[in-house]
Formats: sequence, structure tokens, C-alpha cells
Amino acid sequence: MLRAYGPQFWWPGRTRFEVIAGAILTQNTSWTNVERAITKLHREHLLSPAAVERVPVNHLASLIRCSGYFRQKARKLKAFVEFLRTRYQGSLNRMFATATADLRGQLLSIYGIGPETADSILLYAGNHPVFVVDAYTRRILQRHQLADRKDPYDQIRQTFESSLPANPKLFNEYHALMVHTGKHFCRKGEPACEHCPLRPYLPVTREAKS
DNA sequence: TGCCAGGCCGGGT
DNA sequence: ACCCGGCATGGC
Repeated sequence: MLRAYGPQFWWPGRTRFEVIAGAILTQNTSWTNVERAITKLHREHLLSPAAVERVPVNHLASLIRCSGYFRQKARKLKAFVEFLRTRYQGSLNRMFATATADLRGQLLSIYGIGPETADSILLYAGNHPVFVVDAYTRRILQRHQLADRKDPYDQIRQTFESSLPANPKLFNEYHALMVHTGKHFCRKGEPACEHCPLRPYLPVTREAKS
């Protein structure tokens, strides 16, 4: 994948909190919609934990409307910053200084943060060595018959983590390439699909599809 | 015009 | 431990 596509330099986001906000906003949502929401938050100077705590949840929701599930996601952003304040005095430095396994458990206990969001935060905002599993990762694995649709999240994650050196830079680039590549695979990831590439990982051209 | 996008929650078996 | 409906906008 690296040879075919080159390094992806993920995650887009200028600050750690922007990465965290993006991780929540992009849940089951296209990134272009998330970018618009981030821009609006940026314009209103709402890309900091303290600012998100101050703003009324309804106004927050109206700003992120374009990213979908906006009432849910406004509540989720609120839940995270409240957690950060009560547990780490609002300090991301303190939060990310926590041992990876402990912090992962804490993040999972927050409303609106599930396995993928927790791991995206740990890896992309905190530089912790966790492998992020998402829909694209599953799709590619299914296509190669390396996993079944309903294999548990943690099982897939640990397969990667136990097969690779615990290097956050590697996990970062690896997952980013999985997302990029996964976009070329059919949603149902069935092994027999004629349109999806196996290897080498080259983009599906119009000819290949027809 | 319906399907899809870098999930997660809560209630039910 | 799984299964499923609900959550919502914008692009193609």
C-alpha cells in the first residue's frame, strides 16, 4: 500500500483537541462534512476544551449540524471535555501521560466514545501505540478472507498489535493507508468480488469496473 | 433518488 | 454476548 499510494501523513488536525473533536465528529460520517463543522468551530474559537465547556450545547449542535447526528455529537463533545476537566484538570498533557491501557478504559467509559474513537484519540492525538480498526480495515480483511464480518473489534486490533512492533508512527501510517485503500473496496467485502483489487493495491480504474 | 459515509448507545433477546 | 433501531446531514 505504501508503495502504491505513498505516505498519508495523518491525522488532519492542527491541535490535539482538534484531532479529538474530528474523531468524534467523523463517526459514520464523511470527512468533508466534518471539515466544514471543524471550520465553523474554529471560526467561533471553540476548538479548546474550556471553550466547548462554556458554549451552550444547543449552539454547539447548530454549529456542527453539517456533520450529521449533530445533537448526539454535541452531547458527546460536552461529555469528553467534562471528563477531561474532572479527571485531568482539563489538561491533555496529563491525560495522555496516563498508561495506554488505563487511558483506553477511561475513554471507553465516556458517553459517545467507543473502541474506534478511543483508539483514534490514543493514536492520532496522543501518539500511543494502538492499532485503529475501522470499517475499511474490516472490509479489506474480509476481502482477503483474513477476518469475518462479525469478528470482535479487539480481536482484530490485537492481531495487528501482536504482529507489528508497537510503533505509533507505523500504526498511524498503516491505518491511514487502510482507509485510503479501503475506499476502493465494495462495501460488502465479499471475497469473490471482481471489481475490488487484491494486490497490488492500485486504484480501481473505470475500465476495471466495466 | 436512494445509498453511503473513518460509530455508538440503549433496550431487547 | 450479540442484535437491532435510532441518530442526521450532504454528495453522488
